[in-house]
Amino acid sequence: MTQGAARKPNRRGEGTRLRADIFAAAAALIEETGSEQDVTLREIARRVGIAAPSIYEHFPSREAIVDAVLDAGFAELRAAVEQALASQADPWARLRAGCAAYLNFAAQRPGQYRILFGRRLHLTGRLAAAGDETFGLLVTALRDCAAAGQCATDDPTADATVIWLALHGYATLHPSLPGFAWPSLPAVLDRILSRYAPAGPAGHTP
Amino acid sequence: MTQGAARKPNRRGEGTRLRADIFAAAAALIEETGSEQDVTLREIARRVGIAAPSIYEHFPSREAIVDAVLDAGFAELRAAVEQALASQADPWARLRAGCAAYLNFAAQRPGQYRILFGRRLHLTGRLAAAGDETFGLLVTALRDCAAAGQCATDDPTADATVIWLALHGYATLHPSLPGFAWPSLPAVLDRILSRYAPAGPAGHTP
DNA sequence: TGTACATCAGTGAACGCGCGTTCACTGATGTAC
DNA sequence: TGTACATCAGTGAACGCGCGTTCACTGATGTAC
Repeated sequence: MTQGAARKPNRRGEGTRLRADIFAAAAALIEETGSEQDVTLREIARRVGIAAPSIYEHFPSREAIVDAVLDAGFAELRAAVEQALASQADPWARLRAGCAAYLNFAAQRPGQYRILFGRRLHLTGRLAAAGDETFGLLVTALRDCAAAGQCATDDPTADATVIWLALHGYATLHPSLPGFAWPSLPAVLDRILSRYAPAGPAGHTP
Repeated sequence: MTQGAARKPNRRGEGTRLRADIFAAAAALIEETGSEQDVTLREIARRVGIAAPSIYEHFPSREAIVDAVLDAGFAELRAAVEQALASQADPWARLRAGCAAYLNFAAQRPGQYRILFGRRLHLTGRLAAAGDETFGLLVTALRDCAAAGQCATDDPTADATVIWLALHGYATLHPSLPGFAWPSLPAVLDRILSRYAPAGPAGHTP
């Protein structure tokens, strides 16, 4: 409006849109290939329909694009779990909803999930902290169940770890081995959690 | 000894030895990188100390080397589990020993384990059959425990699946996230299995 | 309203690299006589 | 025992490829006057 100090008109709105297109193409490629290395700068450019060097207006390197997608994916996973937890009042229903959200994310984005938790060195720095916080959500949910008398655990952290291991196992193996006779997602989830339920359908004592 | 029809003297014994050296270098590279794509034919040749084309005397392609290593790794994993099962008479001890052998293999060869179960299309054909048989060992061990009254399960296949998911989760996450506060391997194994024990240390009912 | 100009998103050509694979070869090894 | 020869494991040079990145550029857009 004012006529002084007008800079960066950001013409045609393309600046933002192209960046978003590049990001989306990279996310799709990550999902399709399930491999960081197969997400090449030139293939991204091909899909967006631009010349490869045009990407450098918006990202400093190929690696930065992949990192941006994975950072967003991690944030999305965490947000999905938090939203699921907030949607339920009953502690046991909260625990189950949080775990279901975790498995649903992995089922919808198997390639992205694989890379997120498959990289060797990626989860350092702020991502490591974010991961610890997400795991903390599970520990808290389990502890709340125990406090409400809805859950059998003598060590919520250790049992949350085992639950997470099983969730992660399903998240990665299910897409990898389509030939295996998998139970459905809810059936697997019930069976993972039933051992911690006070009177779960499968939690007998002989 | 006889002088007729003497062919393929296989001179200097190098024919066999070089093949073994190539195989060993590829196995070491797979373990170090944890990635199929990073195992390049030229890097293998560099490590063995030969010219790259020399490899073609012993393997038809780069991919064939990787496949040979992974096939051997899979066979080794299965043999380790079978040997552990055979070493114990008591059904519960058998189950635990088999699972421990599985986790020990993964702990000793994390990179190889990751690739073995991380590939999308690899486990087809005879490898899929071998995988199903290995999983069958776990189902049988669990069923034997139940038959001996040492184990609480209403569905050995489903519970074996959950146990396998947790084993696989530990096998892949533990090397990936060295910063996480992991319990020790035996502690994790005990906690995974304790829920199925008739009077396990953590298997209370409130 | 019309013209000269600055801006800057996107381009095309080129670079050096490591890769898998091919090909004609070399040179030590063991055999035939 | 000595010599000519066949064998064949391993080599060096070269190929075509796709990659990430650089660089000087172009050409439409919006602004100043």
